[in-house]
This record gives sequence, structure tokens and C-alpha cells, in this order.
Amino acid sequence: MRYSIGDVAEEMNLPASTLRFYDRKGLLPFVDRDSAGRRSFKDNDLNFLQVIECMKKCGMTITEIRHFIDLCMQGDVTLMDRYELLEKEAATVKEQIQTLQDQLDFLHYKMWYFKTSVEAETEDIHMVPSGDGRRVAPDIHEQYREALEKCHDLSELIEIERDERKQANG
Amino acid sequence: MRYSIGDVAEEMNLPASTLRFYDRKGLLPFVDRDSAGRRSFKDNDLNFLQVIECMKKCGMTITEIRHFIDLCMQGDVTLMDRYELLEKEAATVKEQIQTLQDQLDFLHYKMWYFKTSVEAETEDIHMVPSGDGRRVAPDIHEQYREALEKCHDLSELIEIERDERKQANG
DNA sequence: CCTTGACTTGAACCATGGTTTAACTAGTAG
DNA sequence: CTACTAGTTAAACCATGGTTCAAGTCAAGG
Repeated sequence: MRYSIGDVAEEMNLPASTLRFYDRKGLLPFVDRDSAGRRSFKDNDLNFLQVIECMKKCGMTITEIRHFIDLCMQGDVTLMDRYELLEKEAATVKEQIQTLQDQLDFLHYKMWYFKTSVEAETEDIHMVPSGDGRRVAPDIHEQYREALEKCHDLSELIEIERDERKQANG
Repeated sequence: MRYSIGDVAEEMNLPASTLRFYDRKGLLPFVDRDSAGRRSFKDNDLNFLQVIECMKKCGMTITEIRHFIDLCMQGDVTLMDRYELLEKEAATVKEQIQTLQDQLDFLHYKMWYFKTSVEAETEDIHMVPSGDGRRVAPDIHEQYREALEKCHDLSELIEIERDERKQANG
């Protein structure tokens, strides 16, 4: 049950160069070497790599991940530290999800804005005069919120059907 | 209703240097200049900045955002393109949310793993022999899934109470 | 013996997204 | 007039997260 860097790279769907880079950065202190100096991964090392992948996807930096790995290497005395680190990370991931959800809501508003503009064949319908120029109506978010309350399904508000698109493009 | 770069920086909670950087990158082609060459932002420019901020938070690159801005500058003929760009972006944001949710689930599993280890005062309880060394039990995810099914509330499984922590640390 | 393929290293290179610096200009308060 | 503040630019600088390259080692197969 020993794996070469190539095996692991394939298994984890990562370039081998990235695994070497992580090793250099101290993320893989547990990896053994064979008599020729080649990295020899154990089964359990793959578990570590899964954790590293998770942390990467959570947006943690290499330095932060390394801190966690260092704690792991110190054994049972750091169990609580590791728990608390993950607890904090879980909280920031929840925040990230909330932020993305907020951005998604904004994108939906903008899709409504463009859907209605496409239907009117001009963005003018949302514009009002402002000083010398023009601007989007200041109450546009209000308008959207009202439309949102009245409709039963978000998709009614924001989706342009395929046949409508042909008309709009034609 | 004209704003200096400093006004806008404060309003948007961004360094002025970032606004200048965006301008250089072509993200702010709509910003006017006064007689002394200083940037003079209009009310509507702030709407653009909100869109830019949203796109940044969605993980779009400056090049991608610039493409959208370029479409905006071309007027009503690009309304459908802009709609479709946002539609695609909304889809990728949904994927990002799903990915983060998956990572959060993994973090919860790991919190359970460490909570139980803390209670046992050693990670050994999850270890089995493997070749010459040891590894986390291969069915650990099964074990977690079962525990998850049996319990009524995720927090029962993963949360360590404050008073428990004192015991564990003492 | 020789080639081939997979590995090793350190160093250089790259893209992204800014930030900082130096030198300058314009408007305002004293 | 002086000093100060807020703006301007181009160019240099920075951190992050890799990727690529050059030069070399090793084991296996023909």
C-alpha cells in the first residue's frame, strides 16, 4: 500500500508539481522516502491530502493549512486546538456561503433588470434624468422587491425562454 | 451630485488606489474628469461600482468584469449578451455555493472526529493498523454517517460545550 | 550496455490583484 | 507667497499559488 507521487497525483487529480510544491511548503511532512529518495505515500497520507484539498477549497492559505498540519504532527496534545481551528474555519465557510448567496440575489435582480430591458428593447425604461445626464432609477431595488413579492416563482421574473430569445435576437 | 475619488473610496469602502487600478484596467471607462484632470464620479457610476463589487465577490477576474463593462458601453444592442453573461455567472455562483457546502459537511465530519478524539483523550480510537504503520479506519465516513442518522441535531455530534472544554484542557 | 520513464532538486518563471513610491499639479487657507 | 491637501501618472514592488526548466539519479527492459 505504497504510492508514488505519480499515483497520488492521478488519484487526487492534481499535477505532481503541485504535490512537490506543497511538500516544499511543509504541507506533507509525513511522506516517507524510498531508498532512492523518491516520495512513498501511505494510505493514511491520502487522508491528509483530502483534508488539505478541503482546506484549499475553503480558501485557507498554505500557511494556515501548514499550521494545522503542524498541530497534527504534535500528536494528541493538540486535539483541542485542531478542533477549535476547524470550528473557526466552519464559521468562515458559513460566512462565505452567505456572501455568495447575497451576490446571487444581486445577480437575480440584474437578470430581472436585463430581462425587462430586453422586452422593452431598451434600458431606457429604467433610466431617469440626473443632473446633466441620466441614471438608473433610485427606487429600482424597491421596484424589484415589489415584483418579487407579487410573483410566485423567481424564474417568472428572471428567466428568458428560448423562443423569446430568438425574437429578441431576430 | 459629483464625487471625488476620495468620496467614492470612502463610500465603497475601498482604497482609492484600487479605484485607480480598476480605471487603468478599463473597468471605469464612464468616469468623467474635471478641468484639472481629476476623476469626477456621477451617481450612476456608483451603480456600476456596485456591479463591479458583486462580480469581484463572485470570483470573476478583472478581464471578465471588463468584458461586461465593455458590453454596457455598447448600448442596447448588447442587452441580451449581458443577460446571458449574468445567467452563466449565476450558475457558477450556485456551483461555488454547493462546493462550499460540501466542504462544510467535510469540516463537520472532522469536528466530530476531533470531538470524539478529545473525549477519548486520544486519536487512537479512530486508528487501525495498516502495513507497518497505522491509518484512520477506512470505514470512518460510514461511522460518521451512521452517527449522523441516529442523532436529532448536528450540534449534538460536533459541538464541544464550554465547560467540557475546560475539563479537556485541564 | 543503453535507453526510457519516472522520479529528484533548486531556481527561474508566470498570472493575478493589488499597493507603494516618486515626482508632479491644482486649489484652498492663512 | 507659502503650506497643505487631495488629486494625477508611470513604474516598481509585493504576496500568493503555482508551473516550468535544467540537470541529474535510479530501476527496469531490450
